[in-house]
Amino acid sequence: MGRHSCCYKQKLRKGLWSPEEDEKLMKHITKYGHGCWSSVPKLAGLQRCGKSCRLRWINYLRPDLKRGTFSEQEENLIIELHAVLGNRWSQIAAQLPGRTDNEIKNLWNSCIKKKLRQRGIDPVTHKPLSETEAAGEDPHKHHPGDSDKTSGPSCELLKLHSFTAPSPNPPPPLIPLGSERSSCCKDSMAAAAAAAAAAMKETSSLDQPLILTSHESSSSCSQPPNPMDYISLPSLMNFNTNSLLWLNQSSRQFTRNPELSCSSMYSVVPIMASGSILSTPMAMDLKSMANLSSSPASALVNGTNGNGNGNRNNHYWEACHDSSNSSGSSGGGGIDLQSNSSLVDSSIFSWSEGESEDLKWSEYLQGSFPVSAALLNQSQQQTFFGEVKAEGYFPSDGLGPWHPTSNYGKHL
DNA sequence: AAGCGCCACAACCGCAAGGGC
DNA sequence: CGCCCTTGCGGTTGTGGCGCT
Repeated sequence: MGRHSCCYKQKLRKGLWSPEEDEKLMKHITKYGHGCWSSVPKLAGLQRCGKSCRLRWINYLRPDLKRGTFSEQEENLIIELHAVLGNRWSQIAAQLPGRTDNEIKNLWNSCIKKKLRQRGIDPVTHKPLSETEAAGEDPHKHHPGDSDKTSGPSCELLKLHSFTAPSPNPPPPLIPLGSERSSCCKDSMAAAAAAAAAAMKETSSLDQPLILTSHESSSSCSQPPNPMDYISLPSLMNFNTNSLLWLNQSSRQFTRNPELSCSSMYSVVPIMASGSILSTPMAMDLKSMANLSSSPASALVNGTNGNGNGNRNNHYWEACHDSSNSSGSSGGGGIDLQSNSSLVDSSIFSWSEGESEDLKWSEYLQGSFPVSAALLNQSQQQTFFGEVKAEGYFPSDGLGPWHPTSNYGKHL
């Protein structure tokens, strides 16, 4: 794609965006949603290609973006995730609500790499530099997941995170993830596993490994079994929200809503979808919660229609931020790895097969959404969702809660 | 003050994948 | 099945600010 031929034909602008352009794009998307990106510049009156508009929206104008410097917690999480996922920035970004892949990528290249080297860690292999050098490895040769979406994660790290708990118990049952797992889903799984791995590191409630398998990884795939497919079942049920990871085969659909940050995590669908683990009460609870999906706000979920994309999402963010603030979550919204709340117990799942994308998993992982949800009874939640559409997020002038003017010149 | 290099960030570029026809 | 369009991702480049000389 790159520079579309249309960009030449129509003499489209390139380079930095002006405040006027931003405002046009912001207003347009706020009002109509983006729909088809290629038509956005035309409809918004911009001399830009759709791709450029999309990028600008995703990386800068999107109102759910968290501005400001990365917290230490966020940086650590990025390092953790990078060890597992490699340069899959979008997957990493999915774990960091309000952060974009571009932002994370830049941070990695400019800061974290340096920091790791200072600490004697090879930023590519995540091994001690001495070890890398001694092994005569070219640190740039092997990079977990780096430009190689089939490559596995750093086994060493996974060992550290997921396999350290000795298990006196016999192996648990295998739970198939499905036979048609796409690479996209695989990536999502990787992201989920990464989050789980990070969480596991913080907890010690591992009992025995649950082996989540896919036919792809075990039979048709020439790759060795992906260690990330292994997650502890007890952990899955007990230790915290990060381990509630599941796979859905329509992840691509969910990721098609760029405003819905943390998109890849949408593809990690809770157990409910498979119907294999949850107890009936939970399933019933889920069903009742699923009724919420018929609320006006939920009509916006699938996102390419109407003006609700950002709004619904934005409201989530308000909730997210509120709860994270009130709960004193450190790191400006970073993932709360200390959370031990059991969602299974508290029955505050709200997924159904039709609305799995309606929840932001990353927020869920962050622990803020469930907190919000738990604090609201169902009717309150309906009001909550109802307000989303009615009120939206943007002020009436179409500008977000922060002004993008900081971009003109150096910002942050 | 001017020149230079470094750094951080925004934006671009090229490619891959999915969906519709 | 192939073509086209669109979206999304990751690598790379361009730009402007800042600090040092």
